[in-house]
Amino acid sequence: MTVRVRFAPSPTGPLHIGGVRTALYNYLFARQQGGKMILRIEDTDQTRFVPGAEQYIIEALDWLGIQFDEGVHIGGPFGPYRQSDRKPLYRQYAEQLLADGWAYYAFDKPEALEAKRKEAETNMHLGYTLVIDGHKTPFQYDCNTRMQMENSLSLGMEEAQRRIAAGDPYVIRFKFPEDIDITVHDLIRGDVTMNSRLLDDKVLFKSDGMPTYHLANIVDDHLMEITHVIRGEEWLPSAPLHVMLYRAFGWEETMPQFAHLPLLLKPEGNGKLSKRDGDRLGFPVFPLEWHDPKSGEVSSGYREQGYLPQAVVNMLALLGWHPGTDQELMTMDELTKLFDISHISKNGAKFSLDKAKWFQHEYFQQLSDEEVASMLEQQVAAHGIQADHGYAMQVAALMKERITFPSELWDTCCYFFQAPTEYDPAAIKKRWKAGMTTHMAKVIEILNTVPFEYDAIHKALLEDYIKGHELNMGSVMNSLRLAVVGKTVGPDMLTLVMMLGKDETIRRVQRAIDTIGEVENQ
RNA sequence: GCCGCGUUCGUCUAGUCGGCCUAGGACGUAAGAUUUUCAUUCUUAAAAUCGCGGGUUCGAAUCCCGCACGCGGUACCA
Repeated sequence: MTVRVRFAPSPTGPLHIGGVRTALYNYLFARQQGGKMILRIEDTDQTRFVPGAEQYIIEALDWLGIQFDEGVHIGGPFGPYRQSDRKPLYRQYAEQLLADGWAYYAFDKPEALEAKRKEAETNMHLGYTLVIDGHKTPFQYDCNTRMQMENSLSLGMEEAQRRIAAGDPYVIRFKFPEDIDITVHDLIRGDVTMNSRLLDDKVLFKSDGMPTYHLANIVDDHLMEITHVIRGEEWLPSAPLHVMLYRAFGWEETMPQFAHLPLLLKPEGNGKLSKRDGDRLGFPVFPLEWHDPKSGEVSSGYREQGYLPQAVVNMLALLGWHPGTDQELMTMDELTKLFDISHISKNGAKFSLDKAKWFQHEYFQQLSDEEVASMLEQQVAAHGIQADHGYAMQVAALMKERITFPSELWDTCCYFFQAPTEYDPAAIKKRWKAGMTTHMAKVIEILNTVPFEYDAIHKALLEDYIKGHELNMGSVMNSLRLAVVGKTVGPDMLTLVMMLGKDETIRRVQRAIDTIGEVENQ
């Protein structure tokens, strides 16, 4: 039997990073097992449809290198892959359940149910609304209350049919058996058992003619021959309903295996990582930048912040899973080989921005000089400067190790392309001591007289001049750096001088002498 | 309220049949080394009495029970 898994998001907005991780785990499992990965869009709630969301999901997963074998965007033998396109299909399954006594029609108005729940909620302060076998419960549409409600069980099938014929809106609810233990075998958590008495008769088919998630999910997973359902922990409480549905349809033999992933938590305090946390705490919760079509609100994305997809994938893979060794840096191929559902942790994981940055730095270092150079050239061009490619390559090679995000490139490397226009006052105060103009003039003299080669200048300046005159190495060299760079940061000073060239270096030093001038201290 | 899941350094976690755990790694933090500066890099250190309390056992982070806390669910949302 070939493994078939699906990632089944709802197009209600941008894909949350937790959803991305779910997709990733599904993908890794499918690849490793030589199985198929399917993208199914669960858009049964038409009121929550958000334009652009489906395209966003596809683009985001594509950016991360999570590929599908079948799905809305590429088709496949089990299509269609969008539930709204499968609408005509679900009704017959709901009716099958009705015919077999596993479901019933219900006519209760949403407002009436809402009122019941409100009432129950108010009474909850007093302790409870109902006591069933010693259990206190708030209002729930279940085996204890359904006979008091308006449905084909309390009204009788004839009356129900009459109402339907008369055009009364109705839903179809699942009829849970009264008192049975339902066990869900979860690949991560083991057996989880719940009693049907405490489970509510979920709506399977809505009055608008669409199925709910619960029905559509089971029907589609069965029809699409899904073998493993890997999804978020928030689905665990409804998993018993799902196994009952397989049983009711007579599909228990081929029921997929379940694995409920732990949640992704916010970095500080407790709770599920939410859309708001991201921009508040300085990291994206979405893979790609998202422009909300309604509010116009923009949420930042990993891609736009300069994160490399490999870094995001690696970080996400390790947030809730562990290879069992000390290895932390893994490519998609390695992850595929090592991935193992039994090594997924049970507890929720807090997102760590520091760790994310570390992964990003590691993967940035793996970029070729060519790739970094081309990023750099773009930024240089944006500042109106035409950079020589060979030169940009040299800069990239030299400066790469101190960069984490591409956006830092210009700020860290700008002095390779343009002379400083101002000098850091703190650096002047610290480094530019009395007599420095004389030393700088000497630097110019050396550059003018000694062959323009690293070793020659090193000897003439560092050894003969500075050491020979017992000058302070740090002071002189840092002043030179200040003159050439504008501040006291950067790579090896003479390497920089060699790259800038003799004339440019002299110009910069001369300008510093003219601008900063002689100071009187010590 | 009820049901379910979870609980090892600040964070992610290793620990899968109980002894090799005086609890390991990584991020972060601190100190040191290297360097003409900054960053990188390297070394070292601090950091979890394994949520708490009982039990079982020669021996428990690992098994059992209770409690606490956290999270999830409790919609004609997924």
